[in-house]
Order: sequence, then structure tokens, then C-alpha cells
Amino acid sequence: MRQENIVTTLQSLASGPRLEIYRLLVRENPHGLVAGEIAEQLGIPPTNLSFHLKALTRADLLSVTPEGRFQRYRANMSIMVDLIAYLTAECCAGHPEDCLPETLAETSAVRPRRRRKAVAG
Amino acid sequence: MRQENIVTTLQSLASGPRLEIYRLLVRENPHGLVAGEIAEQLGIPPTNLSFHLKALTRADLLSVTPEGRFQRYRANMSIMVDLIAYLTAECCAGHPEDCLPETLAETSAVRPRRRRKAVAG
DNA sequence: ATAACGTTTCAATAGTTATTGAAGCATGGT
DNA sequence: ACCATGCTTCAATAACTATTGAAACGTTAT
Repeated sequence: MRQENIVTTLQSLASGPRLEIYRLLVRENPHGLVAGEIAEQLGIPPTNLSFHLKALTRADLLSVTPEGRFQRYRANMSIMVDLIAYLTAECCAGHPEDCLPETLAETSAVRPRRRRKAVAG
Repeated sequence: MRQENIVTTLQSLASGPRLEIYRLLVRENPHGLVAGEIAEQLGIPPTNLSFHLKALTRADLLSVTPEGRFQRYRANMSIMVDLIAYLTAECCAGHPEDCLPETLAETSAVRPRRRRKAVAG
């Protein structure tokens, strides 16, 4: 994932309504919710909800599937995994254990092109 | 960490220059860099750099210590850990292993008030 | 005391993002 | 064929964010 896309991803999360939408859908994974259910739960008017859903979908944080006249939205967790890896990458010049807890230090090391074999703990 | 602060944190990362600044300082942890070194490495003019450093510092993603007439900046990784926990919290209604890799599923569970004992893997 | 340096603050301007109501477009029901 | 429903797009406007040059401020060097 390139920096340009990472910025888009962060921008799409950096808004009160969108963060609420995203978290709601993370919780409701993997079944997801249709737009009207999101609107109802969060009290966002349809025009505005559509605007925010579009932003999240363009950033690929959500996926959408038509179901008749409904649109079902789901959180796409793999983008979040990429985002987290990017934000913690190269921490402490390759010694993430110096400033990250163990589980995240491992995630920090998980990057597309620089994988190494898992090592017994 | 409340949602309001999470939005501020995300906003402060959601910009090309600021994301570069943050990543540079993550890499340079824990020693950090003074403002002039950041300016030089990234080619950002001082006025503008100061504006972005202020945003990141207000979000508590960076900490700053005066050193004579220099200002040394460091990445504060604990805020990133909180952010990640927030973004993955309650994933799949408490079954994060359904859609997150193992290391992150553990991080998702690590939240301020709902800790449980570590379990042998 | 004066000058130079590193950085921040201020003010102006340009650019981007959010919100709303009205209109449009498919799908499904009668 | 017609109308209702669920959602999206469009256009207008309001609100916010970024960038820049000039000025200011504290620190160190002469």
C-alpha cells in the first residue's frame, strides 16, 4: 500500500460520523448492515450518510454489495491490518520491541516485501 | 481515550507531510530529531513544518523537549497503541479471530478496562 | 551589546471538506 | 403501468485546513 492510499485511508477515518460508521461495521462483521440500518442506529440523514459511506468505500475500508434495493456494507479488515503495519513500520530502526508491546511489535514486522520466517518465541 | 481524541489523532495523521514526519520519527525513535533535521530530511519549509509539528504534538503523537535553541521531537508510541486498540475493538462482536490475524486479534482485546489474563498459546 | 540562529506565531489567501434540500434512478409491490 | 421505497447524485453554501512571507522570540556566539 502506497503512502497516497494510506493518507486517503486515514482521511476517511478522520471524521466523527465516519469513525462511528466504521466502528459499528467492525462490530457487526462479518454480516454487515444495510445503509438504512446504519442510518437508524447512528441518526445520520440519508444524504449525508451516503456521502460518508462513499468516502469509506473509496478508501476500501468498507465493501458494498447490492441486495435488491438495499446496499449492504461490511468492514474490510485487511485494509486496517495494512494501515497498522504501515504506521508502526521500521519502528526504532528495526527494534520495535523497544517501544511497542509484543503483539504489535510482531505486526510491525509484518510487511508485504520483507517477511522473514517466524521464530519460536 | 475518547472518540473525540481519536478523531484528532487520525486527523493529525491524515496529511501527506504529517504522515511523513510521523513515520520518520517512528523510525528515529527513541533518540528523535530536532526540527531542523526534520526540515532538511523532508524538504519542508520551517513555517509549514512548525504548523504540522504542532498538529501532531497537540494530538500527543509527538512529544517535544527544548534543547537550547533547538526543539527535539519524538514519536509517542503509546498513543499509536491506543489508536490501534480503538480501531479494532469489538471486532466481529468479540470474535476478532474471525477477521484479524492472530497478533492483532490479541491487540484488539487489549483495552483499558476489559483486560483478561494472558493465556498460553 | 549586538548579531546570528533555530523555531514559532501571525495574517492573508487558497484550497478542501461537510451538510443540506431537491432531484434522480433503480428495485419491488399493487 | 403506476406508485412507494431505499439509496445516491447534484448544486449551493458553510466550515475548516494548508501554505506562505513577514515579524517575533528566546538562545547562543562575538
